[in-house]
Amino acid sequence: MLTRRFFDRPFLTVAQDLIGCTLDWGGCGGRIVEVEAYGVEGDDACHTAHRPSSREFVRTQPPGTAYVYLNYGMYWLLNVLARDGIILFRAVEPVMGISLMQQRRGRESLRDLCSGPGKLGRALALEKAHHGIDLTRGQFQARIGGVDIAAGPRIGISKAMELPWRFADLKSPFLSVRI
DNA sequence: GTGCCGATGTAG
DNA sequence: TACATCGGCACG
Repeated sequence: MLTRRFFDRPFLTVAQDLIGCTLDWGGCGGRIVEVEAYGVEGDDACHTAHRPSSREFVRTQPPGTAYVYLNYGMYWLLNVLARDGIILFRAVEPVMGISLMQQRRGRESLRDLCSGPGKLGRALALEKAHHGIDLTRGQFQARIGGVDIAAGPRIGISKAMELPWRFADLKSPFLSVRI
């Protein structure tokens, strides 16, 4: 189980170490294959750069806390706080609770279930109430075995595009976009 | 495969 | 007004 100590480290380290770990969201989820890292300081693409409410949240909440918000008015995105950054979960290889996730997504294809942050939120039935919950209560299991991690530019942003802070399992067929 | 576009809520 | 998106459609 990933503890608060795991998340209370430099955010780029936490982000890469999350690849290959398991996410268990009430019996649904699987293997984390893609994340993005956002820096609380000096990252113009991070919410904290332009949103006072976000700065207040990261200032008052401990590492390992869920940071959940509504994107484009229709998709809840799952993030977790690290010591000095926010990690966005972008893709998971479905392993558990598959039939329920298929039902929530209205799709059968495993490759289409959680291959994007919006899809993942839908598959997990993520909602506003999850913002601020403690994610160090068994939702994450440590990586077993090795993984080849690739880094690349973050997806869908218009600022700080030069930062290669998207991390993914190079060999996974369950990514939102090939790296 | 590529590209366009509408749906949809809200912080600032 | 700008989004840390997605699915459906047209086109080739």
